Amino acid sequence: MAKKELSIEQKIKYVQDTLFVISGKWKLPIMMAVNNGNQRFRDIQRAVPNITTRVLSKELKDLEENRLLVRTVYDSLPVTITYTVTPYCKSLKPMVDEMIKWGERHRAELKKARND
Amino acid sequence: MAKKELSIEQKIKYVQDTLFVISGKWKLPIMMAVNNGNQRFRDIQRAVPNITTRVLSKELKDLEENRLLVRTVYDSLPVTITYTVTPYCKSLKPMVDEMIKWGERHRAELKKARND
DNA sequence: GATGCCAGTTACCTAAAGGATACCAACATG
DNA sequence: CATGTTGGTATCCTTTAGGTAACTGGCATC
Repeated sequence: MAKKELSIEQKIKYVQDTLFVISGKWKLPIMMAVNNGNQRFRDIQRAVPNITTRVLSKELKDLEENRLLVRTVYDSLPVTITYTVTPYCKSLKPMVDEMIKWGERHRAELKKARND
Repeated sequence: MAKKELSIEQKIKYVQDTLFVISGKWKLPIMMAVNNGNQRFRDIQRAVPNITTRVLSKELKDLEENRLLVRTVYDSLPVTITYTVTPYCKSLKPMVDEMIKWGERHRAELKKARND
């Protein structure tokens, strides 16, 4: 089956859908931290520089609602709570990798611009 | 030379840098429209559904300042103004392509979620 | 029994993003 | 000579994102 070619309007719509889910300063960094093995609230907070508890709490709820993270309560004593990424969240990896690459090149570009 | 492995902190920083440049509802859609050949103000406005002149104007200035677009004035009669993408802007393509792909799959995921 | 860690919540505030609407001069088109 | 197009500005307004700071209850540790 031939790969369908999307119209520019469709492409824009899909990009806006994606932006809607990931945009903001914190969602991707949080998912990256959790994916990296930082699964507990304070761990995540330490892994994501400068995020406040209030914002982290709100973002975690948001990500859970959007099925990107799962919150699990273990009834150990004291109770332990972990956040883990879903497979759906992992599907963002190729995009995130491109964002990392671009961010890296962007730093270099900024340096160049300052020296112009 | 071996490909360097970035730490999670570095990766987060680069992603945040990228987010800083592209986030918001309109920047990527505008660049996509311009790249698609919609180079004049009203063309871009028509190509990007629901954007207002005020916002488009502001975003174009922003993108120009960030060296992602170039504004050219032709002194024809009447004067014609075009916006074109820079090579730097084109370097976003792999990332944008991933965002399109993800947005497409996301729609399907949402449908699935509603039927659960 | 004071202090500290965990997982948050609450109230308050500011800045930025974005939308609605009206308007403009210069030209072109019927 | 009325109407439309082009490339925007100017005002005003609402919503959202995000930051600051204080606080809580349960448990553990010194």
